[in-house]
Amino acid sequence: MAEADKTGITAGLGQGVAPAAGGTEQLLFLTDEQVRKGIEAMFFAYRAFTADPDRILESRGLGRAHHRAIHFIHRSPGTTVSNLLITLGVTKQSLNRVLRALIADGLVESRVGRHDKRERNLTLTSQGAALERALSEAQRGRMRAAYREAGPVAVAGFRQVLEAMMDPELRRQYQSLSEVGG
Amino acid sequence: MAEADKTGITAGLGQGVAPAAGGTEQLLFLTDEQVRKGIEAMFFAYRAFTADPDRILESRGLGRAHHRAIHFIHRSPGTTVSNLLITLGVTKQSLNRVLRALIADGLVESRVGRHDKRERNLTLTSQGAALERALSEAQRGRMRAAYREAGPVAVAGFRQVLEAMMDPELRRQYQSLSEVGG
DNA sequence: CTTGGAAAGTCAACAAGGCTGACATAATAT
DNA sequence: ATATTATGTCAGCCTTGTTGACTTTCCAAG
Repeated sequence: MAEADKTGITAGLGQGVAPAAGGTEQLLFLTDEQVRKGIEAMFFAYRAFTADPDRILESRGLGRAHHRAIHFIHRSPGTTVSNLLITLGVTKQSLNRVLRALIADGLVESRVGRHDKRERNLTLTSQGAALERALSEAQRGRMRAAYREAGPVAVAGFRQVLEAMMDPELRRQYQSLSEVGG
Repeated sequence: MAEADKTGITAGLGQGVAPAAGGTEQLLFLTDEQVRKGIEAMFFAYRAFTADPDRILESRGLGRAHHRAIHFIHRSPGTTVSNLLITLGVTKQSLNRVLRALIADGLVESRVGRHDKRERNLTLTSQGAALERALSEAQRGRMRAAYREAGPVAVAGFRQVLEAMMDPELRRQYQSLSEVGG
């Protein structure tokens, strides 16, 4: 940490840094080495992030893809297949394989739309909701522990950086989830 | 954000919160809804995080697995296969397939170890280093932009939370990377 | 010096979960 | 009536993970 200047301070900063601010010292956090640490932190943290639910899913013959579907159906009950496609960023065929399994296992219900009968409204069954709780519990447990350990200020920063990493379109999707499903 | 109390404040906090502190207000960031937002932020941010290098890799017929190998070989030049196995958390067979491709493409060199001739020391060739730079440039560009947008305080928090999410073993791995390869 | 075990490489087979392309059906919209 | 949309499905392909079995090479301890 203290040897951050090894790799060329402020390297690659030529694209329009803050005009005045405090000069060099304020920008130490933009060092290549600091940025690289952030990249590696994402890698390792994401592994930890998915580890707990993965264990639960494995025992039921499901995968991460099923988890994601369950999560967002829970988040927006009655959502349509198209909506889910956009949120998940996968193809229709890929999602369909997952949904078919979830429906066959009695975890998700697919009802014909009221207004538009072409649409299918997806909801979790009571079994599906139970699994969602179990998965969510595991993942939230870790996240909550991390939040608690790091404290509110760090959490705010955490979310700020993650949001800043998203493309504008993804960010809009992310933000609209709170309003609708929250 | 302001409507965090919709989903039952301090729900699921029964496992040993700070005994006194400031009571309820300090703990708003531990709300289920807040935690859930963190989970979703990880999901969307990770997608953005991998998007740029994925585009570059695709054009060369490589995948994310190759990127990870290249990254950590660059990070710790001369590392062994066993080391890489531990860092990446995959099986020997899986890694071997990736390494074979990288060596065949002239991106990675595998030299018999000096001390222990059973080991192979892995390094990037000049071509490999060039690809690493291109990949890294893309990924760091996004990360640096996010850092700059969020500011140093947020960045510190970001790293703190990610580290807190890791299992102790992963965290040790993550931290030892700075000392060795940095 | 022999032998046990570690590091690495390889073959085969399999599964999850992405992808594309093509096509079918039902219902809405024009 | 016709075009378009939402969904489902079949078939085939790729990457990247897995297990299991087996070999070669080499270090180290007996």
